[in-house]
Amino acid sequence: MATIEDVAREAGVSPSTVSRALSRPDMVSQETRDRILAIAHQLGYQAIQQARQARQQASTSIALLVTDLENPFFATLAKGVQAVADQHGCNVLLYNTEEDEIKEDRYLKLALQQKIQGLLIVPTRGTASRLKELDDLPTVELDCASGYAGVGQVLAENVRGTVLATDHLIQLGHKRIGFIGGHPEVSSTRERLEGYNQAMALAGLVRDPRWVDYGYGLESGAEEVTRKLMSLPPQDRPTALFVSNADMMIGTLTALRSLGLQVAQDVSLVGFDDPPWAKVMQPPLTVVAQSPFEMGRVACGILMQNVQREFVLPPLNIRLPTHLIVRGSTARPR
Amino acid sequence: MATIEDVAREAGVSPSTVSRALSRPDMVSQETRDRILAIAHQLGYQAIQQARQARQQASTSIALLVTDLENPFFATLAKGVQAVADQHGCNVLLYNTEEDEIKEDRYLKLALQQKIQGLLIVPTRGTASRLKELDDLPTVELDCASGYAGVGQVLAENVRGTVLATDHLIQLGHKRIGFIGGHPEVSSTRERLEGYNQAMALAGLVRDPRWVDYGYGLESGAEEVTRKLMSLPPQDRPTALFVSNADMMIGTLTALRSLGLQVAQDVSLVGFDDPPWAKVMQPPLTVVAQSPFEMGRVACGILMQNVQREFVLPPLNIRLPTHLIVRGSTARPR
DNA sequence: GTGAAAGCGCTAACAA
DNA sequence: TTGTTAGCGCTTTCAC
Repeated sequence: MATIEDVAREAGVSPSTVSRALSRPDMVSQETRDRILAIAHQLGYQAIQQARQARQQASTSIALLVTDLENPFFATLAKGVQAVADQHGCNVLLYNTEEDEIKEDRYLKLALQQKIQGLLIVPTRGTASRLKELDDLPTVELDCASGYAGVGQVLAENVRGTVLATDHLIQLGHKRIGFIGGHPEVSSTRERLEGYNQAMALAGLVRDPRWVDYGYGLESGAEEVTRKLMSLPPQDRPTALFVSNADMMIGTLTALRSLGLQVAQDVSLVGFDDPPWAKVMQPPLTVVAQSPFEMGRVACGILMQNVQREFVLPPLNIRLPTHLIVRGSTARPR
Repeated sequence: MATIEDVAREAGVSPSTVSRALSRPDMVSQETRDRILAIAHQLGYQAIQQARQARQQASTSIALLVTDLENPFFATLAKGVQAVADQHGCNVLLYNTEEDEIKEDRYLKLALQQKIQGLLIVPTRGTASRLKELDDLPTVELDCASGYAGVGQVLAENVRGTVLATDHLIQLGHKRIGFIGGHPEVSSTRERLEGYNQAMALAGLVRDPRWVDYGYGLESGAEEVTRKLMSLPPQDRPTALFVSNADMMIGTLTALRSLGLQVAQDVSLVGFDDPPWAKVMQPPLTVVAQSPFEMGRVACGILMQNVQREFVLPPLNIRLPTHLIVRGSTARPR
């Protein structure tokens, strides 16, 4: 590997000049710069980041902690983040916490050791307390709010989305509607439950506490909950189900199949998130769609602003729209 | 941020002793070590990686370049890599090339500037030439082979998997079988085509060149190809389709739906890869399953071996098993 | 516009 | 077992 000295020697200048030619082109004469650039290219010179950063006491990296990369929602979100970070010449360290507090803690430490410029995080339980110790690291939360004030947030309009979904079911004539949530302690779940409650209340419908349960974001969890809901006595059993994410929708579908129940015909279904496969299900799934790419883009954009200015902006709280896509999995109750 | 000097001063020792207490515990007396560790913890001391690495001329990172993080296959693969890297205290820089040569090139350069210890890559077209310039960087290819010799490879048994799939269709009585591949230049596609050809030839079936086409791994590509295949004259039209990945399967399903054709009843379908939703499709999808997590684990394991020993092992070429899961999307032709 | 010299925080030879 | 010293490769004052 060629070092800056090799380039300097070859170009007949000092290392400082090479450094300037590369990172502050305007501080060097046109002529010298061109010569240096040519030689650097010819030698395949690449500045070693660790050396620069040791001197500068700063990195060009940000960290992105998501809860589940296997979920297309978060994968797409990560893409959105990457797109913006790339534009700013920023590296993104991508970590998968799998909702595990130990992992979250470790990854956060690792990232801090890298002197990251900022943090993008999809919080889980326990995240708030960890954020408190990060004094002054520009941070933006995505998808969920940890409850810790003082950081930016980019969230979906969960309440509105769920109101839309629940209203749609009510319009169709459903009166007994089940709610299968993710983690009960997580803000997105709570907000969606609130949307459900609002819509039910506004329509003057009775809310049976047995209709609300949690699948913890897991396929298996939703499968179990769905079975439980469907085994209520016929007059109490929900005729429609709201399912709070795509993975859980798979569990719900599995349960319904094994119970011999037909989607739409026997039970109406609305999901949250619109993975590519939702539209080819039989019947195609009615869902509340979000824009994960947009969420990543916006969050990273805000972070970049906070990173670039010296002073910290008042923490923004942004809500991204959700919208209902009506397909075939919802129908009038029989 | 506390530096090593702060800890040294507080503990009444030299910085070197602190350094040793932290990274070579056995070179320091029990007593001193305990004192240093306590103070380091108390001060919240975290060694700055850039400084260590500038001195050591080495990082603890490896890079993983995948073609599409949104594809659950690669997301799971990334998890497998992470799991092993974590055990070795290794950071993984995750990049999403989206099959874009420019991006691949740029990310590779970025990674090299970080002085990565090794490279894990899902190659695309053009990868081979780039690999050539990486002289001596331990590298392992996953999922596909770029054609560049001298690097390790962890691939699936593509030929065998496709033979299994094609044979299954032949056993059911299909004679006209369509093959929808990914990128025609990519090794996994070529191997799967070979499996198809082998099985067809062995069964003594005619192979119509119109039955083989490529969707380039894209939903839209497969949709178009499926339409084309289904618009062949009835006596030439395939009664069964092999579809080379899960995204393309969505396109194929979309096409079939809009053509009013029933899966299994009108056209049998076998996919490659087993995403979570395959089993809840109506009918559930017959697929050739791989083990992406295992693929990531194995590849990272090999890389770690090559990184840790000073000398480079002869490049290993490992094949991971594929197996057929028969579900409801395949049936006798009518 | 350019060079000399100092130093980022850490580690590794070399002494003691 | 520990401290002293000399860097890692780069950037950044500070002169000129």
